Amino acid sequence: MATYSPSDIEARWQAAWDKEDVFHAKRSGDKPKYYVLEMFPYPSGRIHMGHVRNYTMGDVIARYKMSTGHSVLHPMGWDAFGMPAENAAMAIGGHPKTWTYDNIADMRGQMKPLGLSIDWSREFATCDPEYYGQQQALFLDMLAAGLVYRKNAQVNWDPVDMTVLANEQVIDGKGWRSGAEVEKRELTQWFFKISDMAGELKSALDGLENWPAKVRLMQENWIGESRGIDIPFVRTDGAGTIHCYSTRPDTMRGASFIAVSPDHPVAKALEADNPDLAAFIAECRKMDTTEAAMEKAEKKGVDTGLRVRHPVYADQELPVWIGNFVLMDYGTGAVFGCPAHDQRDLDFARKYDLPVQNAFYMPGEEVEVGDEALVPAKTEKVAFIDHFAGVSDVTSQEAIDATIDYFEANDLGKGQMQYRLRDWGLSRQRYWGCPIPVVHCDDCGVVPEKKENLPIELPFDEDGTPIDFNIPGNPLDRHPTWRDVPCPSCGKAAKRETDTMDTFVDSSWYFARFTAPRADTPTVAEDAAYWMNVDQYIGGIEHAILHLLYSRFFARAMQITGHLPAGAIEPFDALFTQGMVTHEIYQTRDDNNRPVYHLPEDVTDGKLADGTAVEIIPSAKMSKSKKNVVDPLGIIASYGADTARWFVLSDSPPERDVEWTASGAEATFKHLNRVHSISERIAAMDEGATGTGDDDLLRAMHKAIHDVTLGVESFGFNAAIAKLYGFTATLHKSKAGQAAQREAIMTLAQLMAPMTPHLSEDIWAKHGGQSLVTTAPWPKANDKMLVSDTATLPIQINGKRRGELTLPADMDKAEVEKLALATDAVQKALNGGTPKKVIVVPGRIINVVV
RNA sequence: GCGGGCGUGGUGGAAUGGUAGACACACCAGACUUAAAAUCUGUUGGGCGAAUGCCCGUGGGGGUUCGAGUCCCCCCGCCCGCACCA
Repeated sequence: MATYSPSDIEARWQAAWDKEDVFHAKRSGDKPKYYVLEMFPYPSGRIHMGHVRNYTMGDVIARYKMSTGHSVLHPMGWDAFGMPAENAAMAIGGHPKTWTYDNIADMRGQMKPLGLSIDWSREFATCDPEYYGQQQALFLDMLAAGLVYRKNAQVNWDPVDMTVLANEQVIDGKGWRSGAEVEKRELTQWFFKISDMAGELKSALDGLENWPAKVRLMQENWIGESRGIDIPFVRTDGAGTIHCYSTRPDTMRGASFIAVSPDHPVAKALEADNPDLAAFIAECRKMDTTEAAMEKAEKKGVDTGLRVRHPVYADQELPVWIGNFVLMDYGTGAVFGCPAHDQRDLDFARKYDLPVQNAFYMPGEEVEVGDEALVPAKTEKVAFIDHFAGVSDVTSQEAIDATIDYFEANDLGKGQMQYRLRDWGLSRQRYWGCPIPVVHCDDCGVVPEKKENLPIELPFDEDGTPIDFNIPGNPLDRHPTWRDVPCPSCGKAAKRETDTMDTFVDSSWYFARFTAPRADTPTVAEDAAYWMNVDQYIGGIEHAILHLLYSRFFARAMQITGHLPAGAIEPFDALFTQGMVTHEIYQTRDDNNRPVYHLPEDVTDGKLADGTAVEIIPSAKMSKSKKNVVDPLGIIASYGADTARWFVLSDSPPERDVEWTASGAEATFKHLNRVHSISERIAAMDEGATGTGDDDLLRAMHKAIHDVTLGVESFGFNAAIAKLYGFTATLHKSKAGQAAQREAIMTLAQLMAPMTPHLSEDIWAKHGGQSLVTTAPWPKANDKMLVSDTATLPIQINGKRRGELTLPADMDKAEVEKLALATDAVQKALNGGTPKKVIVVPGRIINVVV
């Protein structure tokens, strides 16, 4: 008997799939389509177990859908722009392009042995000019449609590296690379008008039933809808109004000051003539904007000397302060402060000795405000003091609504939906990204490139201009032959935009590009109409907000600009967020008691090779620094891809983390060996050999078909695998005849095929299966074989199990009850009496209440 | 602070309100072997018992129900997301 040799089997069947071109996605008139997509990888150069788990899950779905008669699109590409390539160029020399494409080649080579059902003919990288050229075309169309605009915005500026940093690249107020104090700087940047769609993006979440509730909720909170009112306060100096936004206008009576953002036009206007204000504003700009720092930062302010009139109590004047806690880009950039009913305002008022005036009190509360503001919940009843809207003794929410009505009716303010979501700033002062296709001309201003000039390719070194990544700043700024171009409109000397696009732009539409990856337009109508939307998207929860929200925005923008068919509003019909692959950490201590980490392969039975015992730290995300990584290539080399695929799916539900253990991987390998040897044994059986229990085996087989199908369809891969273990054991122990065993092993091969396609092909071929198991139709469970003639029902007495009864499955309830009452256990419990109640749930349980 | 989730054997985890602990790991025992490995067979929530069995058991406390890991209320612990959002 041949032994199980994954390296032979896997190479052979991968070649067979390639030869038949079975994974080539084709539009088909008579088959339903299915588009399954895993979040594409960044080409770091190495695949890790997380990739293996992610792509295996997608592969299971893709292969299953293929065998259930779908025309499947299952593509793969590379999210290839971004800082790591530039950092590598700085650290080790060379060019980001070379580094990236070398990594892609490496990773493709590592991925192929996994035997994924990917249509590699559609592969692209976002740094291919063919891809980002179409992205530039898309950008120009969005610009024309008013979905992109330029404005001044504050950014984190690293003065040493001379570049903008994302918030997460600022650590303790310093640049993560340079260590320099990060400054706030105002730059003119490009923005996508995503905030215009905030309401739509939020309400449409309700329709995404096949998204995890958690992700929908996270997006909902991120978009952050609140209903409030915009109230103009008239300045006493006659210079117009200052608009304040409030969601609690019911506290208006208690207003004792207004506070504007340091970036508010009013503040800026005063800055020039008032050195104290200017100093304060400058200090605010330097302030660290990270969340933690913001939380700790002291609420500070300066009185501008300006006064405004209370919109209702016209005899009251309120001072105008500049407050460091007021955000310019939320609401109107100005708020009114009501210390009695808002803790932050109260703290501010106490600090600067501003009046505290109640607007209402809550029943049972002291009217006098101490150190704690009176903040009623919106459903809480409040009693008003002299309230202008003419309501009293109502809930806070009713008071808010009445106040907004009153303000609108008297032309004092305007109700408004306010969203937390800001516009998406896409400009990056970086080289390795998609160039923004516009030109700046002294005469014509900002001029879009002509589409026939696309792609605007990044300059490489071909024209002799060296691109040096070791000088801080953006190399594009220093590249005259690229930067200096004639204006596309007037032809005069002009300068190209040297900012590139945020890499999140690249990943916001790649799913659509996969439907026509070689087209000379961003998409092709027929292909997009056929393949979109993505039926199943799979990836990590870490993209719950940014990537998934941006993609939803792009799907809408592409529809507006005619690049996606009407109706394809949502990019991803179903989303699945998979858990991570984790591993124990092995640690010893050095002479200074600092931790030293050890690779799993260097640890045997909790000891290093020299016998030193290691401390075992419980499972954590695989990370190079903690050395708790397992290299997929090593696993494939020792056990084969099928073992790696099976194991990452087997132990935990897909949405949870799975712990990689050496013993688990080995057990999987043993199991696959067992399946292989069962197959060999059956193949060696005498033709026509008969045995007992054929029916039992076939019944178990149909049950397995039913259960595994259900498991695969519901992302219960671990449960499906548990059923496969069970069925394998049944087959292993079965005394059935040759025909039944042969049918069972072939069905087992089919049911395993989505997870272990190579071994399945081998078994399928061994037993004379037609063509490939990959293309064979999925087995169907015979309903008649799923029900057995008898059923064993547990008998409970007062809810406690006291016995069981095996009865014909179709026996009627009255008869079951009679037999149950006659059992010894029940008779004993009744002790001559009659039961109070008897519950018979057919096929489930009998409960006797005595 | 706000929002969400989770808590089940030694471990990972199963259980449409209906036999809690499927399946796997680990452990233990047995078969085979001169021996080991591999393979195969079996045991394994805790307690009591010679035994048919009995009692306890899903973080803690209460409730609904014939019946609760599952539903409701309170509490404890852990995890995640958001947060100067007016």
